[in-house]
Amino acid sequence: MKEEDVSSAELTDDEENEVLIFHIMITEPLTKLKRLVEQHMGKKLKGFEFWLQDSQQLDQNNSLTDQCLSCDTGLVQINLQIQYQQKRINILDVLKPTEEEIVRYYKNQTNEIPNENGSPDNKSVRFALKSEGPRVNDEFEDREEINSSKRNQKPIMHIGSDNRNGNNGQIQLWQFLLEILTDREYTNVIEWCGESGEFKLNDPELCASLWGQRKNKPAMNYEKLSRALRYYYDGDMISKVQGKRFVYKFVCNLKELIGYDAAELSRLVKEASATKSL
DNA sequence: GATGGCCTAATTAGGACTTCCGGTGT
DNA sequence: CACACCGGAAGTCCTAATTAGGCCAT
Repeated sequence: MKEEDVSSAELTDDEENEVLIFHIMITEPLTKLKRLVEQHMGKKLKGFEFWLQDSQQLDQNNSLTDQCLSCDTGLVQINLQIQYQQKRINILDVLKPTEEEIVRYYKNQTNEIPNENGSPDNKSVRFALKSEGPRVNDEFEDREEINSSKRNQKPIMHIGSDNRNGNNGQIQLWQFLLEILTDREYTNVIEWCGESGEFKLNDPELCASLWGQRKNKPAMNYEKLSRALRYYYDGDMISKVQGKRFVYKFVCNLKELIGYDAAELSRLVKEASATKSL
């Protein structure tokens, strides 16, 4: 089929609003993703730029790991929308695909036709998105989906703003902690201790300050943050590690919640830090 | 005028903290 | 004594759900 250049005038509303789903290796440059999109549409997307959740322009010559993710390996599912007016390919979510999809991906490797039969409202969680400094008052805002044991998709990150998790829709403390725990930029603030879910606040006041910035609570301090953590003791999310100062532990099933257990997360952060320091 | 459908604003309920504080343990 | 830690109590902030009121068509 002959490919043609695309402009907004040629497209329907359905095409404008459609969420497209593609699979690529996370380390591949975005030019590959663009090629897949063009193949899918049968049209050239001349002059279109990649954007991350309408907030950050991405360089198509680089990969997602180069620009916004701190996970470094594997196949990912990318949900995106084409914004014809703005000439953008807007990445909505980056998810870990199911085993089934991974198998299908490798089967399809030869012809590079993307599989796009997923649902646009896949549940997901952001926890490994890196950006310039703390994500405070940023475009992503504070809504995250975590409580999703029924979910069969395992997320690498989530950057959407339409999630609801059954509570008040705001980011929760444990989510925030998990987020900075998986960001190698914050190992001076908080880091994993071993692989059993234990983590230590290396700089409790700074950690509290970041939390306060995220929640727009400038008076936040460790005393208050620790009170919030103590509320988790009644549940099955976080507990205190007795006798160790500033050390707490995720006692929940992280694998079920976000697709990775503490050991995997700890390892990923270590690997990412090692890669960075090379 | 009565009724029903639709839309929007106001109110209510509940979760997750936030703030404060008195107390305990090391 | 200083500091981390604990947990009660009251308040705040946010969203979802519910309710009330206005408008319009039949």
